[in-house]
Amino acid sequence: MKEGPDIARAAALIGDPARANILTALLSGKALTPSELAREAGVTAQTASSHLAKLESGGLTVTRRQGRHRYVTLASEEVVAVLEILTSLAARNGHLRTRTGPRDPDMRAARVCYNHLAGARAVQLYGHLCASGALTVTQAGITLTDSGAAAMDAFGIDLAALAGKRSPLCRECLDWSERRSHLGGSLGRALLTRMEDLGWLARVPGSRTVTFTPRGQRAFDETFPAARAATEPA
Amino acid sequence: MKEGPDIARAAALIGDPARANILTALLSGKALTPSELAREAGVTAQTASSHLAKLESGGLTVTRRQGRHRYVTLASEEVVAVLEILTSLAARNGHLRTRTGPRDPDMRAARVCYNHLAGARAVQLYGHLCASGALTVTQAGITLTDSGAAAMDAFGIDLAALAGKRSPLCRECLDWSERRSHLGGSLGRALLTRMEDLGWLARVPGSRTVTFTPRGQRAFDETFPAARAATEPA
DNA sequence: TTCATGCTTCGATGGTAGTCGAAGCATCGG
DNA sequence: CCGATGCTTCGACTACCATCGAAGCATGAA
Repeated sequence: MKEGPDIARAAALIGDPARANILTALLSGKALTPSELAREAGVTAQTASSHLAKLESGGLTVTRRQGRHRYVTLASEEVVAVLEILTSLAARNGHLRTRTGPRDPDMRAARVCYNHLAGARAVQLYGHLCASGALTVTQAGITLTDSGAAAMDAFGIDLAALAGKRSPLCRECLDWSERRSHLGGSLGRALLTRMEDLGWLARVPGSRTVTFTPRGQRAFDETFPAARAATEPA
Repeated sequence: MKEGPDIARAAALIGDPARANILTALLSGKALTPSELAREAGVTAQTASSHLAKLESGGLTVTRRQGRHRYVTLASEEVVAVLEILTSLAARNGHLRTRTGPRDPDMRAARVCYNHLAGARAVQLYGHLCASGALTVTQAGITLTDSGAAAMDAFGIDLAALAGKRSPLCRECLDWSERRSHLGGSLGRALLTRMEDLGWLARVPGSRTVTFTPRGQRAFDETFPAARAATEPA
């Protein structure tokens, strides 16, 4: 029985922690690049590449080339269904409290994802921007409203400079530790940079963790208060 | 990320070939004993025991003691759902042809499953019995029709003796190598015994493989010809 | 009690696959 | 054309885990 029977094949693909993280990240429905997935899964690019090759040859994901990047998505609704049932199964069995995502509490609170803020703080930020009408979320993606643009300008973001860039201004990014969306894209990057410039936060060298200064934390909570009812994760 | 996140845990459990075989065998809905499962999975009792402990602690199976034996069943409908979707997924991805089950061709053709015939021959037998109206398959299970009872009697099966037994007369059993149903239950056992008595086949000592004699093969094909359109596997 | 059966635990072995460093290719921008 | 970025391939290392032999425990039968 050393010859892998079909069902075990697919299950074994999901069974590896790194691949499971990749698949979970893809559950957002968004297409993500290999490097983003590597970051989300907490492995290096080489490892992620190897995993992605296996996932694709196993029929769990599909890849489409677009310009310079490769975008990976889940292959079918069946894959989504399996992942969701597995999640619910794990939850029911009490394996929910298992630490998903970074074990470091600080890292869970705030960290860098690609180049924008991630973690609980980032989800709070995203929730506020949606609730205040700065962002509108549609099927097609996220767009910055006029009032949102004004707010960003007031916060010191140079939107004109961002408009010239190739990368999308706003992008939804599934948060690993929070399992909810936060803001990526060039605007997400600009916000992180701006907050750094304001002295609100500092990156921890050699780590993805970001620490807020006490003053920065207060200012952040004041500027982007936690929205009452945020968009649902699942 | 070494800490296994929930979803990977359950998936990894299904991901091992031996465990996948065990779970597939349990998909019949019947409670099976560890030794039976060891047989089905093609591993020794010790190995199966280890696997069963993991499956149970992972919440995929439940065990209930009854008299001298232990009976294992799948834990919930969710587990069934996951296994079924995984099967369909694997089929869709062309991994159907992958050798599932015993690698020995003879064993694939015919073998013993608990005490009844399994393998390609068994699927042929089951297909004929359904096509000829000897069996009716309903949601509730399989029942032997009057004409079927007559046919069994003509074949030399003592149905009256079987009626006294506790175990069900007919049982659907998912075939490991063929991924299609065959006939289990006391009738399935009786059929195997009868064919053995007729000299159609012989069990290979120390193996689950069953070999048909040339004469027995001809008689089998004559008595239970392959049904034209069998029930679809995938 | 003693024996037999069925299942589990222990200990040792081997194979498999996940992981990363470093180098090799593409693709795009200047 | 050159340089940079993003991704893949190659090679080697490591660790985990499935597997089995043999012994240890139950449970039920004689």
